[in-house]
Amino acid sequence: MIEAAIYKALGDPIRLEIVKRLSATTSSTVGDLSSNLGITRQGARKQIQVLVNANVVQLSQSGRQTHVTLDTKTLQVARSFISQLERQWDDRLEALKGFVEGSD
Amino acid sequence: MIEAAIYKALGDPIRLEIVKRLSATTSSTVGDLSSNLGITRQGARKQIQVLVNANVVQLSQSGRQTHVTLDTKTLQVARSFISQLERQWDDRLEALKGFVEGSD
DNA sequence: ATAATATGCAACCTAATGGTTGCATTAAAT
DNA sequence: ATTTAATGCAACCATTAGGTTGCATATTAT
Repeated sequence: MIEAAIYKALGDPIRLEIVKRLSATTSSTVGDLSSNLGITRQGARKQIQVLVNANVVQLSQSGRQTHVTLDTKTLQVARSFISQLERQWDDRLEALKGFVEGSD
Repeated sequence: MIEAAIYKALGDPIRLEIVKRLSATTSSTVGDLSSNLGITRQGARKQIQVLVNANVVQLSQSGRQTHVTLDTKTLQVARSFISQLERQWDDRLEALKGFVEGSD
C-alpha cells in the first residue's frame, strides 16, 4: 500500500533540509539538526517528529542526547513508487506509439 | 535547486490517487479524474490545480474539455533527488565502515 | 552540590489546506 | 434555438500545520 505520508513528510522545505543534512552527516543529534534552520529548537523538534511519524527517520536515546538517523528503507519505497509511475507512463506511451504506427 | 513542492504535491492521498490514475490511463480529462474520488468535482479540481502548480501535471484545452497529462520530467527530478540522498547515506556508511576497520 | 546542557511537552496563535455550495460560461448535441 | 455536458471561479468554513513562548526534567561538567 502506498503512503502519501512519506511525500508529505518530505514536502516541507525545513524537513527536506533536515533530511539533506542527515544524508551528509556522520551523526546528528536533535540539537545539531535544530540549529541554523531559522526557527526555534522546539519548532524544529516538531518537524523532526513529523519525519519520525512518517518513518523517514528514527530516534535513539543516548544519555541526555537524542540521535537521529535516516531510514533509507522508507526512502527506497518512495523512490521505487515514483519509478513505477514513470515506467507505467512510458509503457503506455510506447503502446500508443505502436498503435498509431500499426494503423498507418 | 530542490523543490519540496513536488513532494508536497504528492503528499495527499487524493492527489496521489489522481497521479496513479494518470500513470495508468490513456487519456484523462478533468471530469474523468474528478469522479469517484469521494469529493466534489470542484474539490478535485482544486487538487488538480495543486499538481499543476507543482509541475506534476499539465493541462491542455480541447473544445469543452480539459486534458490532464503527467509531467514525467518532474517525477524524474523527484526520484533522482531521493536516489542521491540514498547514495550519500550509503557512501557515508561505507566510509565509516572503512574507518572502523582501519583502526582495528 | 550547583550549574550548564540537551532535551521534552503543552498551550496558544495564525496562516494554509481541503473541502463545500452556488453560479457563470462555453461547446456540443438535439 | 434550446438543452445538456464539461468546465471554471469565488466565497465561505472547519481543520490541520507551522511556528512561538514558557516551563519541566534529566544528564553531564565543575
